[in-house]
Amino acid sequence: MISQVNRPFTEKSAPKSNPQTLLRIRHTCAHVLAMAVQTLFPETKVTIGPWTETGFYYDFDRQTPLTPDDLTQIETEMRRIINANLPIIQEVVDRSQIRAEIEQLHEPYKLEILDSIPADEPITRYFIGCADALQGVTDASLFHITADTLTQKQMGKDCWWDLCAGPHLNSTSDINPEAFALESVAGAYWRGDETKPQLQRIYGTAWETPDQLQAYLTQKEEAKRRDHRKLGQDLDLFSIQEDAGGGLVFWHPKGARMRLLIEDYWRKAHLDAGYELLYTPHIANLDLWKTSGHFDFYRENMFDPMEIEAQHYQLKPMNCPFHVLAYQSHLHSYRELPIRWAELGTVYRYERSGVLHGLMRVRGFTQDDAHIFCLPDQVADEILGVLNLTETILSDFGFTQYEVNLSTRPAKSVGTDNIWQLATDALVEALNTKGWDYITDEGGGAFYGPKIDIKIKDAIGRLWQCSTIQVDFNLPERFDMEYVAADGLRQRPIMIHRAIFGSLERFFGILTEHYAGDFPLWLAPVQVRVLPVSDDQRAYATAIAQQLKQLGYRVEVDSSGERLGKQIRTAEVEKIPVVAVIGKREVENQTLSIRTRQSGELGSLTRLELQERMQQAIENRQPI
RNA sequence: GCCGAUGUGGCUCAGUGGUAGAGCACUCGAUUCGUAAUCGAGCGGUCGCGGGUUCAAAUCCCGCCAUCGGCUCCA
Repeated sequence: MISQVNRPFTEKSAPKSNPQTLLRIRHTCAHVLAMAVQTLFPETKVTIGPWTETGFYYDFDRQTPLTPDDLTQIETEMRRIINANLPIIQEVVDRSQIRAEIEQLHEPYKLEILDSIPADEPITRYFIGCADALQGVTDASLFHITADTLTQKQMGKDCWWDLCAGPHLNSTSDINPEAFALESVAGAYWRGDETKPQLQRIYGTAWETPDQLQAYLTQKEEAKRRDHRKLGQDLDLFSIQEDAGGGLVFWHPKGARMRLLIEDYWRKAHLDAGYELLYTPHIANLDLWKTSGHFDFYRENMFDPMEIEAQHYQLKPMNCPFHVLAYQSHLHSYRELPIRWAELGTVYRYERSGVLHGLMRVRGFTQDDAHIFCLPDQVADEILGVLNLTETILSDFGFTQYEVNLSTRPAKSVGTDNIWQLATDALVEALNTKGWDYITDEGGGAFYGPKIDIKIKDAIGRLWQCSTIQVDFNLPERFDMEYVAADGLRQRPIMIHRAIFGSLERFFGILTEHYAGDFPLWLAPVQVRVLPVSDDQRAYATAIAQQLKQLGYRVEVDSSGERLGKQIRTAEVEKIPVVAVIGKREVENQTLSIRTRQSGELGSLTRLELQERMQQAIENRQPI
């Protein structure tokens, strides 16, 4: 039961500055944002405004939606508040007193937050401004945001406060007005709960210095430049067609060629690692999904069943029940175990329209799924085998840094204490043998067993979850799976689900972003483009291309008849790794003038010399 | 699904009530050229889809679809 996980986990931005300072800057920015919004739009209710990995956000409740134009206005007001150098003062307050004050302000969300603070925790609020007025005044209620105080503010008497645990900066002017920016406005549910009111969230980013802000914005630009949706279109790799429906992927010839290379590599790696390959149907009788439990537990992600000859059929959201059925086609001896069955299995899952995202989150995708059926004392070895295979495969695709998570038994789960212990120990043992550090997510496992998840780090430091290894105590039980043990008694095998790429679509998207479309030679859909300088060299160019093709290289001849400069530009724009220029000189000398995308001009090479260099790059899975 | 934005030729975008535009791509012609864009001409869009308002809709209104930024979900 391998599920697809979306979204890169952006690495904790590790600024060179003091994280404490940064945290205060961001938190105070959130307050300044809220203050600015309530100054400009007094009817707005405040909710929460935490810091994030790159900045901060604040959720507001108001009738009319905020527009991008409002953001500009809000940002201007924030700069004014910052430049006003308003002091930020913490006050420890009495619960009942602050309660009364919040009620007076008609801030229902703040009241809810107050009531959720444990009784033994101190309650603090932070004032922004109000300094003059605070002096010598004991009754802070003077400074509530009421119609009166708003008038005061318009007269320059800046004063605002928020219930908050802090910490904050000492003054608004400690925020560098050139080191923050508002980024976007979006909907967000109160307390992340769909049934609760939808609020409007303003996202911002904030740093210590303008340079850091610039670095962040540059990184954001870089991510945009690498966006697989954009590259997928520009390089003509794939498309998602409105006429066909969202989340359904069309692999174009170049993308399909790459997928073929990936699949061929994958099949060989699996056969070499002792797996057998399976093909199973895309639909099956609904009863199968009732037996597996998916119809009860996974229904909201499944397409509706279809009726054929009074039978209900279900488009498969997972491959596992099929592999179980294949296992059950005959009785197995303990001597056969472990059985390792892999399949590039295409599954269809209903995803809500709003969550679809390029190749990363789709409705139809192909998992590089496999199931291992084994004896209890084989689990650790099998997991280790999976870890080794995972490392081999991922590193061949250029991913060598991982974050590993071990998820243990959740409160609601099936299986005995004994078997959970055994499986969890086996996972830990495998990780230790492998020598991989890991983060334990206590209680984060699936209800049917513990798991290991592996996130890969891409070229710009983002983490993506791809691989997952899950022990399953549930399906063997539900399907009453058995093997015959040495003593002749029937026993239940342990089942392991695992995927290395996760989904081919998603992995392809990650790969595209990792390489920014500049794929290593072994994966490039077109490896070489031959460019004739003039029509006189066309025949020779075609002959060279033909020879290289016969040797298995992916080669094209530029037939545009354009000047060399234009042909080179076109090849560069298409990110073709190698261009072979053929002019009069090359025909005379029987050579090729080679220019590569990664290393520039290599000068004159014979065809054999080019082949050697390419072969080396392909074998090492490196750029040429 | 929810909130907001967007949808104009293959691509990037202009056009905000009055005869659909540009650049690139593509086709054709000229040029036969040496490492990131030769020149010229041409083809190509019932302006996402469906309804409505109006003498007149790419433009205003309603519904739907898709995409984008989020939320939520990711047995």
